[in-house]
Amino acid sequence: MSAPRTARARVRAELTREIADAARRQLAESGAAGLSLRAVARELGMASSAVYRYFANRDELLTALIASAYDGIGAAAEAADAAVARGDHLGRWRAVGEAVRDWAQARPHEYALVYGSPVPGYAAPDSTVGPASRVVLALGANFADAARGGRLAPLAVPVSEPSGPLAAELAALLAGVPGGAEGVGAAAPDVVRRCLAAWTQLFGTVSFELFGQYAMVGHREEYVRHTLELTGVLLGLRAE
Amino acid sequence: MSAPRTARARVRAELTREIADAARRQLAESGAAGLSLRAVARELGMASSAVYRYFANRDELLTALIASAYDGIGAAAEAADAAVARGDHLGRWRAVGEAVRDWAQARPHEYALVYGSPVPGYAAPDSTVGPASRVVLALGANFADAARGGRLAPLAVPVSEPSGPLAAELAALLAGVPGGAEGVGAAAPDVVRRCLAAWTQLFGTVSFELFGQYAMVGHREEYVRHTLELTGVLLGLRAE
DNA sequence: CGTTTTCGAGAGCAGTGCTCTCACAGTAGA
DNA sequence: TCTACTGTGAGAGCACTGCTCTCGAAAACG
Repeated sequence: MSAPRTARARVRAELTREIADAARRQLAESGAAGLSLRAVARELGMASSAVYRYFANRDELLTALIASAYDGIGAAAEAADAAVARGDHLGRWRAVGEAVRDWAQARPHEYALVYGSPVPGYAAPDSTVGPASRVVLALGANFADAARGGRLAPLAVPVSEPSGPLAAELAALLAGVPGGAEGVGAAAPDVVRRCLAAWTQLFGTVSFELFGQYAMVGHREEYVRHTLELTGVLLGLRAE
Repeated sequence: MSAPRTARARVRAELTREIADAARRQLAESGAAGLSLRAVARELGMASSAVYRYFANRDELLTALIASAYDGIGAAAEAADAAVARGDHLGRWRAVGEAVRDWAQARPHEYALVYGSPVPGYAAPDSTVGPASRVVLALGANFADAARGGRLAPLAVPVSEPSGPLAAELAALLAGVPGGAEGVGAAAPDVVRRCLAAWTQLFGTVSFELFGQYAMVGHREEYVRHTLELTGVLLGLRAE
């Protein structure tokens, strides 16, 4: 992503972005399955075949949109987390949850693109795993901070700890989160499983709301807020 | 669904089923977006236009597949629940969870059709809400049974109860579960919110596993089992 | 300057959902 | 039983899709 040196390279980068933008607009209207390279070309007033100079095929265009969606949702989560006092772990969780939820509500098709059914015959390339983990890493930092400060409440009911290779594997994941595993010690597998559970609950809730599974609940927004709070508390997060 | 009286009606019902079966087969191979009416027609050796005598359009065919998927997953959940001792509430939860997970793993595309992104421009008709609620109703029966028997452990941490109209609405939902709200009393909103949280966590977990979000976890099946157990215990379910 | 690379446009292929028309076969009423 | 009706299958056709190929022009490079 260095600065384009020739005029040609500059206009190429610009056009690439314009195509992606038009595709995103069209995605918002018709969804992933309705995304048409020809329609994108029409909107930009160019021949459909010319688009193939910039994206080799539809999947490559989808990949660009997927990466940008992961980045957008990850940035929203990180910003929300950063805006809350470091020690208010429940507040940080709530903030990240609301941010993810609001982002999804504002861009349902982009959200569905990354957290809905995988596009058939399409495998996300490795370049998307980095952006894809930003949200869970933000959640993980919160849990790790709480554990480090001794402020992660013990699970109030007897639950078997993860054991054996699974425990080792979970503990190893902590090395990837900002702040790392220092100061967490033997609690690492427990901290990571709580984080993954929270992460799963968050996206399960957001998806269910967005995809219409909560049709039986009338006060949906209030319900979502309430259930996220419940999850955070049950998993040991506390306010300052 | 009465018995067809004329020969024509009989062969019509049969062909309708055959078309749906062929579509399901094709769905398993190419996913929802790759489901082609023409390919279905080819497989059955008939003209593509003839299929339209049985399903007005692609969406109607999809609706049939969606309904049958909901029914299949609901039946699997109910059967799993019924096979466990009524008083073993944690065991019932575990059984339903595993059943849903196994069903999804065996038929990923059918699962994605109902719990993945909604097909764009397609709205599920009312005829699918019945089958769609079978799983959550099975879970609800378990929670309600536990509450009735005084065996739903109180949440071990202070969590604000749902209040106001949301609480009333949650309580009202209990009327729909097998066994009803009798004997649950004032705990109804709490029981329902726990059930919905469990339901969300279950499908969040199954979807994340199926859609590849757990790529960082190597011992995935063990992890899924562990996290479902954790959820059940945290939400107050106990073994006999 | 000439050569090479890059790019846009157009035609074309194979496939899609869906509609329309037309001929035929099964059904029901006189 | 004959007739009118209705359900059904086949075929042609429309507008659309992703994608490939070729060709001429323009920009970049030596």
